[in-house]
Amino acid sequence: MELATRYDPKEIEGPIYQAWEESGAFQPPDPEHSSGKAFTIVIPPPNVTGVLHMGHALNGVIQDIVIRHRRKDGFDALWLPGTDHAGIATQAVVEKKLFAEEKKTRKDLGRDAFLERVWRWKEEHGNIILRQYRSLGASCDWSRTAFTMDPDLSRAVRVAFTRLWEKGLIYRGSRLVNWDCVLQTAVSDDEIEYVQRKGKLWYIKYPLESDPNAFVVVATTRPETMLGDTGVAVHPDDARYGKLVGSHCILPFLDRKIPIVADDTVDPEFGTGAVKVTPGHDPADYERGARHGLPIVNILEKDGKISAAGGAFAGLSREEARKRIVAELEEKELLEKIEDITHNISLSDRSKSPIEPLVSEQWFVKMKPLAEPAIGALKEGALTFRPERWSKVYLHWLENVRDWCISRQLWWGHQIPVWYDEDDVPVASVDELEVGAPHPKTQKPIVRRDPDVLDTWASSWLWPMATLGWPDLEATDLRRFYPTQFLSTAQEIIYLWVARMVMAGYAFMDDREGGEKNPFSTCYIHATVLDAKGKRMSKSAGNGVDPLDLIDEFGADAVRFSLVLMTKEGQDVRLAPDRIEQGSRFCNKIWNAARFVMMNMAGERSDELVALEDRWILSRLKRTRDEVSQALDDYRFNDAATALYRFVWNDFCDWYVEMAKSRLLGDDGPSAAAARGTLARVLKDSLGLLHPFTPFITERLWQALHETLGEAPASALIHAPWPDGQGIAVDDAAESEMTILQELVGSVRRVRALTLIGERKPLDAIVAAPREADRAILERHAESARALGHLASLEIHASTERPPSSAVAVAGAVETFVPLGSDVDLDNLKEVLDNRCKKVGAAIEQLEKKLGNEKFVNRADPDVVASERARRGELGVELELLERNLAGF
RNA sequence: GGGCGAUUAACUCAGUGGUUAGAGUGUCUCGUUUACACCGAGAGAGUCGGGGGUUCGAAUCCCUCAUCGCCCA
Repeated sequence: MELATRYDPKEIEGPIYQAWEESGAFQPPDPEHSSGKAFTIVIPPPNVTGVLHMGHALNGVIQDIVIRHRRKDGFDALWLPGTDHAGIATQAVVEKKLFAEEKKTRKDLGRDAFLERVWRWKEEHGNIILRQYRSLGASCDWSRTAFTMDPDLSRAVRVAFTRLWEKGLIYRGSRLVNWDCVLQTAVSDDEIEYVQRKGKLWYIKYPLESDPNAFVVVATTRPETMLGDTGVAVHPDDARYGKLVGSHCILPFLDRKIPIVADDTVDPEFGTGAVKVTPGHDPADYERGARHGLPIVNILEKDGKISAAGGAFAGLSREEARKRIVAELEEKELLEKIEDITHNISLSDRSKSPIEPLVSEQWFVKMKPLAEPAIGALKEGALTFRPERWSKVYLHWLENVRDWCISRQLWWGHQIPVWYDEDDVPVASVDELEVGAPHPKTQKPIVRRDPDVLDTWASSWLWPMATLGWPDLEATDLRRFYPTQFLSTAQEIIYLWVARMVMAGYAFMDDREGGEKNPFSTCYIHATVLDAKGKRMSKSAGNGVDPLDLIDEFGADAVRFSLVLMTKEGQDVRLAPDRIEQGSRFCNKIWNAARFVMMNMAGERSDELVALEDRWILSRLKRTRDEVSQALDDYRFNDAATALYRFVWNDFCDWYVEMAKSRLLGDDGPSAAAARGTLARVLKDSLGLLHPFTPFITERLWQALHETLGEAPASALIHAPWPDGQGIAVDDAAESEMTILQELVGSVRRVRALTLIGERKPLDAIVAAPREADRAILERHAESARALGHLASLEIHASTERPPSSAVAVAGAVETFVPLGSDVDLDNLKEVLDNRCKKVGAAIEQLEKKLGNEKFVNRADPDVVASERARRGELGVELELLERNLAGF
């Protein structure tokens, strides 16, 4: 088995992934080979137009770790991938392309031809992101890849819609919605972002009806919307306006007579304390208007131009209308003043154009009845968030939920399954109704289908069910894999998607009981990946790091391990490229440790634990295995990764491998055989534990190791059982013996380093260990100490005089003397000794204070008091040795 | 305006009541002993953001202030 001295991820990642995929390694077993316990994750479906960014990468790694662990742990593990059709985004991409290449709009093509183009685009350019997930090592079951516009999933959407319709939870109404004038569609509240902008506040004088020379002054950031004003509102307690309430003023330009009303939602501090009320173009005004019976005037066309209701300004764009109105107000001396202000404006997520609230006919879902069980799911414990604090966000949204505007004026998406007869009576149907066929309720001929499509979330909210076969409640996958166990997503998705999926589960999983309807028991909210300066990565800021570049440079395993090492549960991470190096170095370390093991496998192997280090490393392995298993059960990924890093690097490589070397070079007896057996055992288990984190390198080494051992692996590592810790146990005695030995070796190394003797020069060491137990241990392991310290000789005494011109190191109650020539400079050594002396002195002082405090001795846990006393003793011995030796310089 | 999070070594972060507060990177010194220079050995580096409180004991719990960031309105 020839392995390069450096790990080269490029060489192995592609072929290994291909081999996994071709062997069906990512698929759960067939039902007849089922283990009887399932573990399911559905991927948060990325946008079909999307490309992989760091958020996807981190989320993908987390899901893959979980699913690989469960797969190895004996579950029928399914990670189900797919994409959503992203109505607005996808349509926009194709429209843009169409215009750029052919100077045509979608309307030029017509609906059917346009949709054909979108499908073609999807086949050719969509789903790039799913290929990118593969380069991360994601072990998704690609044979089950789903798309929200697939026939089955589309049917599920129609079934869900029809069920809600039948329950009376869907209604059509004229409502103020968020209108995107560029994309010319309604968008939901959740598709809006707020941006702080500098703007102006115009103070406009509205003449009073009773006295055209007296005015009420209103302040507004949108003067052009005055064309839609149907009232002026003031706070009821505002003394300035008390006598005006109930009277009217005259709207300039249109000479509309509008009432002055009292409404306690008005902030008396804002502007003049009097605000214009435009129910047709502002959500707050819409409510105010409704309370006071004010009419709604729609002054905007769908493209954002002023409508006929705007009188002389009709046909102007919003910007032009504003300029003209301000200019004319000035002319009429109706503009009192203009102030600069900073305010928030709302932008459409997709087009980044300002949202115009607009009254239009839309379809809505009544959310309150659906929200109730979703709130219950959390409160009753069927659903938990990790970190737990995100429950608040979830609950807050559900408890204040507003009806969901589900219609979009788009072509790409699920066309609303509603048909109308000649009297415009609507009916919903899962199956297509023919134009001309009788309306199921009225029996009159159907004349048309609703042209709008549904919000993309109206399909994504069914994702965990529909991808598994719903609405067929008997579907094999639905029976086996629903509910799922783990959903990992980003914080901003909690209300958009997570809450809605829970609602859908409770609304549609008819045959299940209570918590069984809930689509996932744990919702893990992963960290936000920020740039090196702590800013959110975004396309517009151009500060994004492309995960594919990182994978190309360092390899998928390195990127995976580094990301996990950085990610404390739910804590945002800053991504500085050099931090990825830690994972990269670690992979190289694993690679080389495995090479060392494999290079030394020729000869007998035994399971006997003949040496201290054999018992010690297996004890450490057991602890690590338990810690990693527990951390993974708790979804504490970085704790698991840290434990593995320490074990592999600091325990196995730094100590066990080093100690094995001399045994392997010596007589090929039982000691060498035991070393070989232990090396192989530890490496095997380590590869297993590391596999969820670094799947490629561990799979490669697993195969190489078995080849070297001349064993055929029972299976690829991806399916090999999770190390169960059988036959190994925590061995406290071995661990504390090892510590004594490590401290002695450390003393010798310190002497070498501080006196610049060099690593290899043979030295004689004389140890004074007054304690019988320490002495016994050191004598037992003198051979190891000699080898590790490169000592020519090692003498162990209960006590001894410090030899002339010797260096000294103190560790606990053990003094190590190294006689050196008189020409060796001991200043560094003295300094370190002095430094340590001060630290120990300070620690003792602190301890004495503590132990001298009656309150501490009386009130603290007796165990704590006892251990502090013991520590005082230990430190006292050490300080004495330090001081005595320091005095000898 | 509401909610949440962060503030610990030069940098990036662990550490949720009890050893002398840790790791990686960087720094300094030494070392190419064939697993690995993406390495090894060693050293140095922090009044745990400020102030107050609870406690025998606080980086850790509470209050408050400051700065930065995220989500929502």
